[in-house]
Amino acid sequence: MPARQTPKPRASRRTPEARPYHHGDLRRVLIDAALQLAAEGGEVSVREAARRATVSPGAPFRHFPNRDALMAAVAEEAQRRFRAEIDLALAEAPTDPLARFRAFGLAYVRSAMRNPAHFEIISTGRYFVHSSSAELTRDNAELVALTERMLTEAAEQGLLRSADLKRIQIAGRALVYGFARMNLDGHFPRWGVEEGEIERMAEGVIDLFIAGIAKR
Amino acid sequence: MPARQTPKPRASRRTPEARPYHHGDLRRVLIDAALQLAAEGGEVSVREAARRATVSPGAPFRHFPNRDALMAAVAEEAQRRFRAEIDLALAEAPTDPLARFRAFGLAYVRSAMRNPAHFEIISTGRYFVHSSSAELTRDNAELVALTERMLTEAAEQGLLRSADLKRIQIAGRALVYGFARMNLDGHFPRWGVEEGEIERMAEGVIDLFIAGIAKR
DNA sequence: ACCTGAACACCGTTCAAGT
DNA sequence: ACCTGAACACCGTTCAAGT
Repeated sequence: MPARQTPKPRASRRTPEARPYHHGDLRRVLIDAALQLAAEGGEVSVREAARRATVSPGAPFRHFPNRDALMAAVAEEAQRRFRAEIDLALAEAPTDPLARFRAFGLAYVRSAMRNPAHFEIISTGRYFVHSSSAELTRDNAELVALTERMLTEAAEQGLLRSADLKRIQIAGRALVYGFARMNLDGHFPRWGVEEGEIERMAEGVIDLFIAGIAKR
Repeated sequence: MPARQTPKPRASRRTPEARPYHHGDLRRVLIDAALQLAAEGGEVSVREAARRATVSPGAPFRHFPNRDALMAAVAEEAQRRFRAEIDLALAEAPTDPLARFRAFGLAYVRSAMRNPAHFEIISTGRYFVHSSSAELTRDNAELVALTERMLTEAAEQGLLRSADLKRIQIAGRALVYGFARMNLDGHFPRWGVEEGEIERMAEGVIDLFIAGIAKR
């Protein structure tokens, strides 16, 4: 190979055609691409994310040790968005602890239904080890503590039939998680719940649950 | 290549070393291999199932048009086993409709916990299109009808607070499905429920739910 | 009729080489 | 310091050829 003497004129650095060799923030771009891939309903592949970021197949591995690490980063971003929606709903909720419990459950289900693919990445243990993300672990602990406080308050105000708060907490969790997953996993048609009915049904089952635990 | 004149003596057909060219029931063997792969916690791959059946990578496609079809067959088999467990539990249950509802829910959760990987294959929409299996569709419809009858009976006997049976049915379903999935998806540690506590908690949440819907 | 084995287009991941 | 591009071991799927 002859030594290059006259390098072929490169396009000016300012023209858009001149893709810079160094990406601005490839990590960020890969996470966004993966988030989009998931939202489009397909499998998230590292190679496809790389393609969308117009980098080579090996490039992502300079930013993530493996696919799981990318998925964990995706889950963290998705979790932040869900969390923001829930915090917003709680900010608008009344002060009555059972009303807040209701608002919390409804906001959870609605967020999950608004973006099922992102909900799945966060929820399922398949894509990465949840506990390996400090952010997800901390965020989850906050939500657990939040529901605990609501129930404790409700009990203190004599609003509950039972004193077994943990049981109520887990049952409530299972209810909303199960509802969100029935939606995600496509169970509702089989159970005679039509598309347009799901939203009202979410309210219905949460109200039923709260009526069941409330002293009357 | 010279024409073969003296074929090398083949082992007698009865010796186990003589793997027959035609498999006895490859379809069956592939399903069992896939069931085992899932139970071992790994991904189910057609190639690995073929390896376990000691056939070539292409052989499975003589029995299943694609991977999804194999997964559907696996789900059908897993569903039959779950169904058998549930029927057994119901046969031993008392005649009181709410007691039967409770027994049903508990049997469901227990079956799911006894074999999480098989439970997931049946439940998740990821592996194949559920409605494309007539057997799964029929079986599911039977379970839906079964819970419907229990609740109708309970209502007729004046055992329920609310007359909205569909809402109760969906809530109950979401509860047990959510509980089973929390287990499968590894949520219980984060929610402070320890391994040895899960079984009792399952009873606890179902009892809580039934107490909530029952007239008292 | 059923199975083999090579082939193809994918995937995750590694690594020398380039900028 | 970051990215390319070839390479490797996987995967699902197809198909001519064998039995």
